[in-house]
Amino acid sequence: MQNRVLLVEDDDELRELLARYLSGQGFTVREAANGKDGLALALGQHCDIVVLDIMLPDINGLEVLRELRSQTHLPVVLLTARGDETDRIVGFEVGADDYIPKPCNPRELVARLQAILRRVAWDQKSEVKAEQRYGDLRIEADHRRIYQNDEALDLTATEYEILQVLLAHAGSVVRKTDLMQWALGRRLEAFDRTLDMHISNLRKKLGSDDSPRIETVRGLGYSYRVSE
Amino acid sequence: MQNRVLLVEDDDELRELLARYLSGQGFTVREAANGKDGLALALGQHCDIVVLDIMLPDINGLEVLRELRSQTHLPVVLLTARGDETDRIVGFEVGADDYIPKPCNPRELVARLQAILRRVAWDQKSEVKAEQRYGDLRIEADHRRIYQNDEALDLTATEYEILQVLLAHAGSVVRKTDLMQWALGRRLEAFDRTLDMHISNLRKKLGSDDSPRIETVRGLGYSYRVSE
DNA sequence: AGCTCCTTTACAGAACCTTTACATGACATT
DNA sequence: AATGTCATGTAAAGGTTCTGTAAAGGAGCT
Repeated sequence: MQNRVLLVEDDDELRELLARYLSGQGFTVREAANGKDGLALALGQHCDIVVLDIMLPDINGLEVLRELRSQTHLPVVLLTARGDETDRIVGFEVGADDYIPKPCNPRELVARLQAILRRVAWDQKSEVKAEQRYGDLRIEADHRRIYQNDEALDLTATEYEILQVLLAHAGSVVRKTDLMQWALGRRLEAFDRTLDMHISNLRKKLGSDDSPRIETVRGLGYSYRVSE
Repeated sequence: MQNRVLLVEDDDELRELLARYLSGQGFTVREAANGKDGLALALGQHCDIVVLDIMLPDINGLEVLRELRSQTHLPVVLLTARGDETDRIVGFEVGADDYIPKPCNPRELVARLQAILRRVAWDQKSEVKAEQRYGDLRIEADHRRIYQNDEALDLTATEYEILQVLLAHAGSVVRKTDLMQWALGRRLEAFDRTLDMHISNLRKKLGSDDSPRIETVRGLGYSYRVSE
């Protein structure tokens, strides 16, 4: 099966060039010439990895990435003018998987894409299902709802995200920095108690069992207790 | 707790510099000055990611990577002289996760390391639980818990780290300076009794057998006794 | 305005790491 | 063996950091 790349780049010439090369290397290529289209295509879920130019005519690439990260973990490689160190660091912090300076060597681009895809393929074993169960909880991803014994929990958008991440990793500890990045889409800064508050509220809504479903792992993060 | 980096770099000065910076950024740092030591440490399973210089005095870094890849999927970031494009491509093809040209900006190194670790942490949600056994002890890495005869030990974060390191080296002596660096993430200074205290507490929690499980090797360090 | 939701502030309490202090034990030298 | 020195064991105190949560603030929407 071929890997599907989404190329978001406003320079027609460069985009065509890369598209051709990637095709030749066995990728299925989709193209977008601006941020809006790119975002729409990326969210359409029909690609495996995104190559995203930072400099775009409409929305800034970093903005696109931020938006993307608030909804998915789709791998993203940033593309931008050489030497712009600030963009680079910010890009990683917003959640990019890699960064390549322009003009880039196509072979290197392919090598980097494959390095990331390889990593993803190794680790990713189970596909996301529309409906998943964790004990008495049931996620309906389409409706962004979580049911407890068939009764819908009244969660806010953020609470849903957090609980969904915790459930996806049920039984394992999710670090606060990761939880922040994955559910809130931003970096955990010092003295930011937002996450703690959401956890506190979530615990209330999940009801009080004998032992808390969301366990605190001091100094690290939280973990959803797997029921036996 | 902290992410653990293995730094394989023969230039003492650069290695020290990076080690210090990474420590400051919340990483626990392990160091190796040549390929042989690096390989041994990496295979020892006690780090989350490897920063590997290609130019090494004994084994070529690429060779180390190849060897490593034949056994694990541990994330590896290559480090080498700028502009050496062949190495770069080959590196990716052998299975590197990223590549950074020297001299590198430490901030960028950290950003890249975190980008990879983020992705790995996310994808590993479905990973098969790695369980390690040492006599009646069992480590569950996901929970960061250690069980003794199926009963979870109530360890603090630091105690977990220390015991985990000792177990990983079960049967051989771990120097106090190494234990400090690996488990506490900082250098052992004179008159610092922190480690001794943790060991003391650990021994209490491990229960009193006839002979202590954690043996003292005077003037050197500690060693977890292998059960027969 | 009113409502919802996210975030910040503030404080209390808990968990934990580190330091201090003294006791004990090991090793070397006499 | 006796002595001195240094490493180690551990109780207790100290202080720092982390966490839980109520309450207030603020942003966005209707």
